[in-house]
Amino acid sequence: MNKEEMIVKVLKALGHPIRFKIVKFLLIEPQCVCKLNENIEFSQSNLSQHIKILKDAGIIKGEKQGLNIEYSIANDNVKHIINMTEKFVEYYLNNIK
Amino acid sequence: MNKEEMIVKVLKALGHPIRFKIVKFLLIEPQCVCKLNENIEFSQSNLSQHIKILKDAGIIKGEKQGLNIEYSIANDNVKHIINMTEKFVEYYLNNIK
DNA sequence: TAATTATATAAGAATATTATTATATAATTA
DNA sequence: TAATTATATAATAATATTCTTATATAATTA
Repeated sequence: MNKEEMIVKVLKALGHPIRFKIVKFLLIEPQCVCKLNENIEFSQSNLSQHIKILKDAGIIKGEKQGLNIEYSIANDNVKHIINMTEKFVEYYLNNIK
Repeated sequence: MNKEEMIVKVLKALGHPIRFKIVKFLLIEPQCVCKLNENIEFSQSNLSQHIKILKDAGIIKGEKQGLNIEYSIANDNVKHIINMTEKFVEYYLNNIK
């Protein structure tokens, strides 16, 4: 997979409501799936599959801690991507009349 | 559609190889679909549909100029989103061994 | 005004993604 | 070691996206 394909993969991974929510929660603090499960209204299995997609895109990483796996954001650039997109949307909202 | 949904929509729109290519070309210079059609190996109809998705997400805008419609990037934040994602991927590539 | 050109749209087929259900695995605790 | 807990995976159904083909529209030119 070349660089452009990876970029597209990352954007695509972020472009889904559940996955975006997961990332937002992990930006606040690292947490285990069980905790995410309380916060996000979806089945454990479904959540797990979305986590896999985020992990494959390099967006999050997991560290086994006993029974749990603590997930966290892989690096700070993730936050910047989201901040920029937020900014874009804000600009957009301010410029439609 | 709330702000979070719009953010997801933007990321999703960018997370497709053809649409990403369109945006990359338009970042270089505004151009009409016919020009894009030369650059991107897809049917006119398919291209047109992807353009619609980008337009709906507020990423590009089109201005009719005679027979052509000249498309361009709606605002500079688009460039920043992509730059950040590029940076993210570069970081990722430098940190796998 | 007929023909041409650039682009959009509608309909449907092909394909991909997502969600669900059931089951598996791996670590922990009783 | 059996039971429990947290998470992953496989299979498949449900749904959404993408692409193709055909047709429509709108501006331009002959």
